[in-house]
Amino acid sequence: MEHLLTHIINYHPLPEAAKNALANCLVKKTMAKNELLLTEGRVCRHLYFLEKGALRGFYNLDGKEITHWFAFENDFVTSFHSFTTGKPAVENIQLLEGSVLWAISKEDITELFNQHHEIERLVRIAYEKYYIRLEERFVNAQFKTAKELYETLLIHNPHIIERVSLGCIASYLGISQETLSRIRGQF
Amino acid sequence: MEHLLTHIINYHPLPEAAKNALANCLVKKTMAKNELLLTEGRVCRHLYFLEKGALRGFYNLDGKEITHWFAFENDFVTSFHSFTTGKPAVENIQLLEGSVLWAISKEDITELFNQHHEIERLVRIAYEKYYIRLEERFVNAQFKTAKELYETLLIHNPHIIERVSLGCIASYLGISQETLSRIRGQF
DNA sequence: TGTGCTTTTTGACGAATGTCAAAAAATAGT
DNA sequence: ACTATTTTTTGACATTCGTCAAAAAGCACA
Repeated sequence: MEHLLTHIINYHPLPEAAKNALANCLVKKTMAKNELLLTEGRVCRHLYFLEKGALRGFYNLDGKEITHWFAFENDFVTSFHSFTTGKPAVENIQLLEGSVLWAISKEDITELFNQHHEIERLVRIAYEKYYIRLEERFVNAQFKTAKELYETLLIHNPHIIERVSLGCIASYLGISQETLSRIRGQF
Repeated sequence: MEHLLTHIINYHPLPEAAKNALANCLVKKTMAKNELLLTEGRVCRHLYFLEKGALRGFYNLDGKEITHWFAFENDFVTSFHSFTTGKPAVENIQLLEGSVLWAISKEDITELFNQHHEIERLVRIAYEKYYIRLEERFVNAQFKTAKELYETLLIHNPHIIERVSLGCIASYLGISQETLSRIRGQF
């Protein structure tokens, strides 16, 4: 957990009191490959920090599973829309590998925000980074060819290619499995 | 300005003191159609609230202008990446109509965050809404056909279609001008 | 009310990529 | 090690959409 906190305060340093308060709210959760952390239709009431392992968020579209994000070591994980609005999730969260997570409930984090301005600041700053990441993905998705998308992933997120199946990667990039397989064959 | 503040506190109510402090930091700015609020390569040091008018953010790709967002009445406006990181902007911000804006500098807003926890909270909540909006656009862009994208825009953002030229809308949707023109012809 | 500039439309064509179906390869479980 | 299941690859084909080029329409401003 110490290691995890070190990563969290990378976003923004926290005073000892805030750091301890946060640590006290975190509950460890260990899950096995393929298990679901969240099922479509349920409200996501927790924010998670991924200490070890890998996850994906996916939703169903015309009977196909569309993976729209991956999470790895030290990432924040939640169904963002559901967690922030309190509405049922449209997505599922699944374990791609056996993983160790630390959970914090929405109530607890709300209380932490009230007690520790610096924790809300940390989250505000984390949001900025996540927003920028999403913007980049968006720009790529809109104007790059399938091959360019794969090359970009290979350069910037090689861990995804190493740890995730081809089918998941294809839908993540917004291309068909067959196209991705053909592209990969060229390398 | 009163009207504008009403809209801002829609995200989260502010105590009088915070509201006044915010109001004192806002500087009115009036600009004409086609003027640039921000030029690519410069650092965006302000966050703006758009009281009246319309703007677009665009960047250059292979000699083409790609509009990647629009802003209308009561929207927050900035080059998000540049404003939050302090790096040079990759995008330009241009006036689509004569507009009235209220500007706040990064230094001022940072100071407001320090003085008024509730203002930082308001921004944190605003970020959540903007993030969700971007997620929705992203999912659309990735899996809808050109025609579906146009229909979605027609239903959810008709004001864009009414107030913006076809060329800008096409690049916003990630499709060519010609394709959009043909789709429109079908209605 | 012309004249020039910008935006939109139309047509012809080609390239990139999706779809369907089946084979091949890899993986997991017993 | 063998079988069943899942994942990846391959092939044939259809289709959407982009590109280039030119015409038409719309608009601004003298």
